[in-house]
Amino acid sequence: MEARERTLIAALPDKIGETVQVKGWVSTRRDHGKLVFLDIRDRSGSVQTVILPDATEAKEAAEGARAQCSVELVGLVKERPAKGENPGPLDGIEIEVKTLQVLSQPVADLPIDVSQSEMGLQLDTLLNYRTLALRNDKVRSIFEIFSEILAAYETHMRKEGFLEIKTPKIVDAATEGGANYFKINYFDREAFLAQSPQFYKQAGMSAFERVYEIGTVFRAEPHFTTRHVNEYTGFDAEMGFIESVEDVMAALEEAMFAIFEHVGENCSQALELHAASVPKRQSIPRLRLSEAVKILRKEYGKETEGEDIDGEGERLISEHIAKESGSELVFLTHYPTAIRPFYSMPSTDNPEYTETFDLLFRGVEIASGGQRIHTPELLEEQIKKKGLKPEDFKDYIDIFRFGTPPHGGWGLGSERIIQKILGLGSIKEAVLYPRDVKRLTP
RNA sequence: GGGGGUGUAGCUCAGCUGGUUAGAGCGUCUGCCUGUCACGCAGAAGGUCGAGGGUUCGAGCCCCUUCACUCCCGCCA
Repeated sequence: MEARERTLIAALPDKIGETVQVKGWVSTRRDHGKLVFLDIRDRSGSVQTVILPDATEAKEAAEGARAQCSVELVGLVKERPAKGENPGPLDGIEIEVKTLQVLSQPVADLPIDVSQSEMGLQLDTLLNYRTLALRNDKVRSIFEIFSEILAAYETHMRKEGFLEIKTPKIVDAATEGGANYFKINYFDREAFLAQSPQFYKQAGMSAFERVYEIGTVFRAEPHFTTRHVNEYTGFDAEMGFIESVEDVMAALEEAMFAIFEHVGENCSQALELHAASVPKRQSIPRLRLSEAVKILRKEYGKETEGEDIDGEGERLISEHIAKESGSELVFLTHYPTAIRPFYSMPSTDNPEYTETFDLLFRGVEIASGGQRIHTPELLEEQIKKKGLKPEDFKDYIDIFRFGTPPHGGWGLGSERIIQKILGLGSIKEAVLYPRDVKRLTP
């Protein structure tokens, strides 16, 4: 075979009449005896190829071209009648194969058929055969969106003057007071996997004013829901010199719509595959938690335990806000001090409440944040009120001994954004190789 | 951790008030096919009915134990 540069499938419409080399995977094979069709996919797209009877060498090679094998071929790019059912840029194009070479063959019968547009797999099956399942267009599109969301968040945050930082994931003490840490061996000592970059991003803020982090978060809670995993990617941010928590919500609101708009503009194919859409830009309603509780009682006859809101309550409030304002997002604000972490800033008018918020998107909490305490005195006081010992938080409190400005930030769950945009049944579908209580492989 | 649900072919699922040889679609394999595009047609292989025990003349189906998966609650992102 003469040396030839590879052509990506997406570039084929400009190459009609030319002989090109294409590399990719065989997705389906339609053998008509004398005439064989192979659909080939590469990273840029899919195209039909045809092997005519006179291409004897290619025909022989095509005998071994089973589904999902990788191939390299040379052929003539031709126009063909579009079938019209699924019109796309490559629908009117095909390659008449001259030579074909199988590069790598699947070793055994494939356990799942990834060429189907809807595989209809059980979650467990999907995850057991994850590497193969990722060949499926619809499954792959989830991670194409993920990649775009990463880019969108990064671009937006940098544009807003946030410095990207990476904080340690091997940590010493428990941060937020929970016991949900994975314990690891650290040389001759015990250490933990970070379940939040909280303290380090505040430290970063105290130097750089505005910081953000895209980082892995580890949670050792044995939860059994469709919206939890034990390892996920957090989009965190922390910003200094704020006037109030409103500045933080405004910044998060901008970040959310930067993500939604970027996905809307760059992922139309993926969105189409999932029959999904992103929210249109509009001001996100802010609702005090106490008001939300009243609405639940009045509109839905739902009584809540104390002043808090459960998963069902979050779904109902989201539904209510969508009906009232058309917004698929809502900020719930001013959570009681009792149910927020000790570093949450108490409201000046009523210290029973905090300057904090949760952000709900289509019924699920995707972010939480707030204004933080920035003086060591108040911090120690709040730590004591929670029944904790200030001595245990010495390194953390020290952050605030050197003129730390009023500040706040958020933690945002990236996989939850994708789950809710695409309407995925489980968040595990939005994680490449998810980790849960039972699953550590693949 | 508490509560529900489901385990039948490689995958997704039917399977009646318990009844004798356990089914379908997709996938796989074989043969035929020059325009298909989820090709078509004909045929074939493929099952310890999750596992163990029990009830019964007889169990995929009923009971007990156990394992696996899954969903809800809690917790959160």
